Amino acid sequence: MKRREHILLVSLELFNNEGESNLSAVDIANELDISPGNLYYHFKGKDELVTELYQRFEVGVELLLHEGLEAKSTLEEYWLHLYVLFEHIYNYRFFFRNISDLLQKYQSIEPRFRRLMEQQSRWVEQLLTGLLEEGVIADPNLAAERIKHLTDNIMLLFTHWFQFQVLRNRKLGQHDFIQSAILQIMTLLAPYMGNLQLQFMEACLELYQREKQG
Amino acid sequence: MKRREHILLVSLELFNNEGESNLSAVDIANELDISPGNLYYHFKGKDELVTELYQRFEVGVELLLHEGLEAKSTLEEYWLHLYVLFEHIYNYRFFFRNISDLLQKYQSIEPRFRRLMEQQSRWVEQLLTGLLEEGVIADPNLAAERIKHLTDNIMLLFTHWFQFQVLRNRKLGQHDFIQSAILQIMTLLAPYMGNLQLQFMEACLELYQREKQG
DNA sequence: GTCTATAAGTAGATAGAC
DNA sequence: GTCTATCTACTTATAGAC
Repeated sequence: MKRREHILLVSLELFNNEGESNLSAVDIANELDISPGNLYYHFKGKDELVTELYQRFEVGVELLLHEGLEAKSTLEEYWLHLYVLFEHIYNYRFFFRNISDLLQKYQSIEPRFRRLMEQQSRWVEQLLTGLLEEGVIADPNLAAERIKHLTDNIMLLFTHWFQFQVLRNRKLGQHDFIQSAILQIMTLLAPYMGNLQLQFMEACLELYQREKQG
Repeated sequence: MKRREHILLVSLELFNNEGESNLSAVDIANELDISPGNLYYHFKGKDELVTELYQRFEVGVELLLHEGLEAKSTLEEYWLHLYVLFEHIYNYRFFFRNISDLLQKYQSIEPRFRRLMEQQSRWVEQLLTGLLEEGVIADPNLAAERIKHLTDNIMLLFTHWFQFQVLRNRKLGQHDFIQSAILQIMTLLAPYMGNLQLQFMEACLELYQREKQG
């Protein structure tokens, strides 16, 4: 059972660094210093490996979303959940490198991922509505339609911001990646906020930075 | 010479509909009702095919960008160029389905694409600065920093909005795709605009819609 | 220009010995 | 549990006939 776990961890590392599609089962076995046959003993193939890694990603995300929905979190908690979501995305970033191809290749993941996105989307919409109701965001023009578009944009950041940064040759570590993503969301929302609220958000950012450094 | 052109057009169609990575040289030859050997006579391989298609995309985009920069276009023209850019992106959408993998596979394209993105990025920044100077956008808080982030977000829409729509199972035709993209940009900029300017933008949208329908 | 035939390379998968 | 050996399937690429 320990070997199985080891294979998973090393695979995740390899996938994240080199891309899932660039690695064959043999490559993974070589890196692990075991034979391909042995790898196939533990996992029926790359299929089972990727699916299990996705499982872990999904569980982590759903935990966060449910926490948010059920426990009636404060907005601060909601907001800090954003950080953890991007942390999560970074840790499983191989998955977001070429999502379309990956979902096509591993079709059992596709419906699950779509469901996850829908959940996430509703979560974001609640976050925005919450910010609006609490007066953190205060703008009469923020109609339901506008909120939908903002939600889409934030979802786009979830699913493709990492790819975009790679595309622009910005090789960011976890921390810088998360920070850039949150900054991007703040840019989206900034115009709807007063100066006090903006300062609150920026304080959150700094807080998170210090927490991670210390 | 006519067959060569025919191959290019059919390949573009196939790539757009099924994804470049899902098609082998044999598949393309079959669709064309010619032999693989014949295909290899005209193009050294998928490599040469894809590169030549990219070339066409690049030429089209650069034409637009240069028009904008040199001819000192009015802001209206600038804005309408956005439509045409997304039109272009849609016509070569296979390219944006999994950009990272594609650029890794066809390495001669990578530096060219990056250069193109830089140009486009500067172009967008000029558009935003222009809107600011002309008073279409009127907000004292729009510092240089904020403009950079907005530019990034718009670039993200250029490179990944199509992928995102596919991911969310929204199968849009060219027209609906362009409209959704422009709406997304408008949502970004709306809070910085007065009601009059917003109406102008929406008028642009309707105009474009009618033009394309009629 | 176009075809057939075939080589060469690679990924995925399994059987059977240890 | 782990290994070696091997097989299938697929794609790219080329040589040589028509």
